[in-house]
Amino acid sequence: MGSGHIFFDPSSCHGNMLFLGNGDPLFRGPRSTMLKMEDSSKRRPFFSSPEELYDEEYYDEQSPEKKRRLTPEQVHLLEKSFEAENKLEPERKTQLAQKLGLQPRQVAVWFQNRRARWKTKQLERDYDQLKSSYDSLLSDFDSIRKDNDQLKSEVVSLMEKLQGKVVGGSVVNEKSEALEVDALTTLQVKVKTEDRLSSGSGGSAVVDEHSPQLVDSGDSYFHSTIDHEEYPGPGGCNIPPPVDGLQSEEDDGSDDGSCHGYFSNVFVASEEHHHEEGEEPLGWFWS
DNA sequence: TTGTGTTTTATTGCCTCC
DNA sequence: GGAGGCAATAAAACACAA
Repeated sequence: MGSGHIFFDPSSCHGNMLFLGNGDPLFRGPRSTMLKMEDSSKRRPFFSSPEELYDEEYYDEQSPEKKRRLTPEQVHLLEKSFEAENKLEPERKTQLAQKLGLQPRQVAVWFQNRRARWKTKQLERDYDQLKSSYDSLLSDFDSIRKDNDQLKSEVVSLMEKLQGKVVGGSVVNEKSEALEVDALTTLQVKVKTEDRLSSGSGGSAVVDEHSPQLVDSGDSYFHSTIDHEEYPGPGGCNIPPPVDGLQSEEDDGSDDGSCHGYFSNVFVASEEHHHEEGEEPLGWFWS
């Protein structure tokens, strides 16, 4: 361990000038042209196979300063360390460097690059989660919209029946008329309530049932980079902070304090989606 | 074998924090 | 002002298809 094939001159810009262990300059260019000016017979790639990596004789003949790719063992240990804590305190950096036979700077760079890779992956995961959540909500929205259509026609037909009775001059006493109006009002309230997808403090059944992935799992990039204190969910719900480009509504206080308000952005998107198709947005029913 | 895309290692410059 | 973090980037190593 601790030996490789090439090392770099830290003073050179971007490390473009490379040196072999004996100090001979090396041209750095396209992979196939990475040749020492003379004597390429002893030159080896950073590594060719895992077997070669553990070939002590192979490493022994190398100068300890040479730069090379990290061995699987080194990477494994670094990965384990990263899993435990993705930030590196100076003490741990030194310890790891000693353990791995690397420069502390190399360990720091590895952690930095590893954090960047993790972040990229996390953004991909977050995107996938948000997308599937959106798709699921959209499909629920469509089915609820169909239910609403059906209920709407029910109301219309009941209205017509009621009007027919009144206009037809049938014998309707005050009490029975009031009862029918009450029934209609109840039906309207019921439809209205379902239309809004939620009631009270329980939040949306749709959201609860189909969007568990939006519940803070603690490993989202967004969660980790944005302070939860700054993005509490409405009504004290434990939900992730708004995602740029999706959360377009301000909490204007009109929300009833339940969780569903947080997802209104999704419905806004749904509405826009239906608008594009020439359909009516959510909330068209009672307007 | 070669061209091309991806991954890994490293640098630079800027920013923030103490 | 120095240390450390991050984004952007370079370039070699690597993988793989044609």
